[in-house]
Amino acid sequence: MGEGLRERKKRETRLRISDIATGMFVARGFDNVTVAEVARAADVSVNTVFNYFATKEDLLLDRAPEVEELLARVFRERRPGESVLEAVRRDLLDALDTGHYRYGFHEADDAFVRMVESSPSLSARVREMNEARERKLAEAIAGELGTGPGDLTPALVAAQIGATIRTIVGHAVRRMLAGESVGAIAPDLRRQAEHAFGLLETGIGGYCVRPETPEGPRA
Amino acid sequence: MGEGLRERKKRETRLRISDIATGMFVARGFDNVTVAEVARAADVSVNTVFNYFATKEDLLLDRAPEVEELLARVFRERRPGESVLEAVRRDLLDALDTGHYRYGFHEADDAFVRMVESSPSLSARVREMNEARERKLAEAIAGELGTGPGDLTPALVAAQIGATIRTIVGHAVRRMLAGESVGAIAPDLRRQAEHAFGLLETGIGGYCVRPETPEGPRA
DNA sequence: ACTAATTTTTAAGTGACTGCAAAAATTTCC
DNA sequence: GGAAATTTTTGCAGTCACTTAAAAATTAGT
Repeated sequence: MGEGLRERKKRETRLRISDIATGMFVARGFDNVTVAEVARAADVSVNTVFNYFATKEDLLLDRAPEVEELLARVFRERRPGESVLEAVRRDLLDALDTGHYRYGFHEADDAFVRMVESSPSLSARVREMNEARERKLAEAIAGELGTGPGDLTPALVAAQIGATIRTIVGHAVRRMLAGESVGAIAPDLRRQAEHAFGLLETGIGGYCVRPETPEGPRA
Repeated sequence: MGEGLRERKKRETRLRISDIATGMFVARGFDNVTVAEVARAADVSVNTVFNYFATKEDLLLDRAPEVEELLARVFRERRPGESVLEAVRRDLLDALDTGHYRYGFHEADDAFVRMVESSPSLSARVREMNEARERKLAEAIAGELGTGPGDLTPALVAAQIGATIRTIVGHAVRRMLAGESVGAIAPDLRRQAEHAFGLLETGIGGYCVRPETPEGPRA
């Protein structure tokens, strides 16, 4: 069967609407652009927009699933002998060093961050994504350890790791918005991050270490 | 001058609207009650409602400030020789034992919790309140220690404590909504909470201990 | 080309929320 | 006690996100 014309057009339309919307939002601010304007710019009706995207926020955060999966993926792909915490720390520091955007400190994306922060509804959505990200990490941990819903530890560890990341990233974003370039604050940020994870490590550092042998996990 | 008729009536009107709205929301669900209906029930115009409350959500969460101040207050009023973490743990366990609602596990308020959970906008507001609560705790800690904005530790500790509380309370709420009575789960909840704070303690337990002498704080 | 399934559009409405100006209530001043 | 100034309340018109139902256009299968 492959992919018919219909499905290709749908994919294209969806992507076009999302792209056009994102551009307009970044340029003029999320709250200063109406869905009607996006629809007009994308040459579709308003209802078509809502046909593809459940809410206005979804126009922008279309790749939310990736973000929400990030921590769980990092956990699952962690190296032998590496704990949850160590894996996340390594990945975050790596993102910081290579300037990758996956945790939120984008090179020169002031505009994007500023737009998100300026819109209450978008900020709310980001909080939702953070929650989902922590929940998925907790599920991944619980799944691998085989713990039941009565054991809160996976959820606790996930929430604490999430809290740490949010604090670090929030700090970085605040300084970026204050005018400092990512390059200038990167070294200090690295130190802060190491210190932050250090705080956690003594408490939960040894939790759920991936075993050397590719078999079952160890508590 | 004291308090004139005008100010008293304002206070009364505000309270009356909020009370009536809360009752309607709990009875029929937040999203199933329109602001217009609340206005009619309170015998005022819709504009008057919005004159007192910025958003529909504010009608319900009028005492949000208390909730947001809670952790900071517990921290400030902690006992001599008590760390931030110890103070919060003591207060939360106390609330659990005495059945106080301040952390969210209300005696028989299924209806209230259920209503909040069923409304996305209310859940979003709760997340905002959690964030504010952690921020205020962080500010209180930083203020007492005299640390600058460059030191992330207060924010990290506050976020981790917040994460722990949210996880515990979330667990309790989930079981409550599943039909278990608060009394039945209280002992288990207590164990869970102790375990949860234990996780944190090894890491940050000694942070910011209140000194025996009623003078400056100690790190 | 015809029919059935699917997508898009049109049309009409709901509900939160805003801005403005008139009306009503309250306080102040005399 | 009454006019004037002030504040509160209200009515009205409008914006915007979002919903629902039914026409209209497009595509798929034969």
